[in-house]
Amino acid sequence: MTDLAHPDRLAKARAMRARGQDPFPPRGVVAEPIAGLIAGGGTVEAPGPRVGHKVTIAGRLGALRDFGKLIFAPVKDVTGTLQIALKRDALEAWWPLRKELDAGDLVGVTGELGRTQKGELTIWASEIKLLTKSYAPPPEKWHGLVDVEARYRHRYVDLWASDGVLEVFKKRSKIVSEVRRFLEAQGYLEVETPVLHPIAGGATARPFITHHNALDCDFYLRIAPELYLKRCIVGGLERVFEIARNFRNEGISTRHNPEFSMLELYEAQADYRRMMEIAETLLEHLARAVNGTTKVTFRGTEYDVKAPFPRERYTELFRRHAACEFDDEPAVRAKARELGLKDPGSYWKLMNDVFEATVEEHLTGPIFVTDYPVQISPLAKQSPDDPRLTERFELFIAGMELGNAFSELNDPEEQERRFREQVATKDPEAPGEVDVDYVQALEYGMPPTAGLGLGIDRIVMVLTNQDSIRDVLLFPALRPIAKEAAAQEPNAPKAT
RNA sequence: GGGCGCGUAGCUCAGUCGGUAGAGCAACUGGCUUUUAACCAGUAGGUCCUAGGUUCGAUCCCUAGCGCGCUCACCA
Repeated sequence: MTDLAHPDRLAKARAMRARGQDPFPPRGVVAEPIAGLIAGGGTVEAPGPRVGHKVTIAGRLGALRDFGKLIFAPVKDVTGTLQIALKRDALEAWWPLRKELDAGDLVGVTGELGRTQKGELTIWASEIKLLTKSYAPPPEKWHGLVDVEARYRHRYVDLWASDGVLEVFKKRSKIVSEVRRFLEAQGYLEVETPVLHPIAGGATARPFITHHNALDCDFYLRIAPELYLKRCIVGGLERVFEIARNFRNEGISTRHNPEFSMLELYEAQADYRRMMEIAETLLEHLARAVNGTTKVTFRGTEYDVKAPFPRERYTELFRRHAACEFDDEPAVRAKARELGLKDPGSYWKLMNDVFEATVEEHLTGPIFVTDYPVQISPLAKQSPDDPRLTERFELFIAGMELGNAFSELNDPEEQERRFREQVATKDPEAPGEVDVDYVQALEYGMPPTAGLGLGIDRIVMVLTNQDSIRDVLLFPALRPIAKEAAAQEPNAPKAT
């Protein structure tokens, strides 16, 4: 047991056992969802119990309001919260045991649905059963858990003790489910591709490294599923998607978690314009499904995610906000100096830094930025009317990148050349070697294909108005508690 | 990794111009049959993040460390 287990609560459980009652009984009760009772509650008139309308609910007990011979308390299940009333004259046999009940206990309650004098829908209990004793007292009743660290570390408390948290994760679940429905309706197959990669490709990011004992070799946790999904297209699957957990060994921020979920989809015979259509209609669909409207408020600003979204060319935006041409190296370098940017080593990275410093703040969105330079798009197909550019776009809302898509490069020779260029940079974020197997896949022939990646976590952030990615992840990455620190951490369960 | 801020009761927070701490809620005892932050009376609860230093004396000042948040950099 940890320090969190309260002596009084342990004593109550012991007393129950001494009488032959199990504080952790083996079965629950058959219960109705509370939301359904609330929805049907309009027909219940005030006040007092409505005879002959017995219902059973199961959930977590909130703060008890004890009037001596009458106790009110809220009970919460995953669908909602409903008040129960425990009256002495309705519970004569149980009444002497009422002090064994604590806030946080899990209970099953049966009784008649009615109202109180104040008109609140209430179950007037004829039976109450402890389903699980809660040894650890819940957080203070009206602040809930406000210490952010405690909220993330003890999400199992935060979910029911803090307002709105459950709602966010229900919406997240709905979003993921609607993504599947939307794509399956368009003939997409959901596939699962490896997380353990021999070469970390498909994006530029530092990977996590792990080791396989039997094979005695290192693997990388995937930084993107891209190259495997395109192998699926070569294999003839034509329309595939994966909701992929990706892992990137980089900084943690309000927009970045070391593991995050990305929707990636690939469609044969499509180009990047088709991907824009999917991205904007999918986002609109998700907003309607989750919020019932395409208007979303995020970080204090209202956005409308109703399709179609405006499109702007990268080169055009560059010209407008950086006041020079993207490939005018002396001018761009001068601009970079003016902005105080440090030289990242390669011109094209520097150019993109200038873009981010000058343009991104203007991308309130939703907006598609299109036609990126080829040098920063190693997997994208060149534009037929300008070989300096690619058929690529990124989707922005609130200056935050939500997605990235392009017509896929399917020329194996050109792909191999770009891989070799990347490897030659010796950039720690570039792949360490050429993915020969992927080049070989292309040699068999990948049909004209377009692909799209959307950050699921960021979409959830926007659609639920959460400022931090941590608030849309059930268990965000945190530094593990050191053994010595664990002894000091006030509300952390200690090792037993 | 850099900058800024925070760490005091189970929870939310005061406070001590340096003299070893207080409120509300939670807990416990008693009262109360319509509350919903219920109320009333009482009781108990603290290595003031850790380690050094300055000082007669440190929870307070200084240094270092640990943890967290915000922010910048890298990225999605």
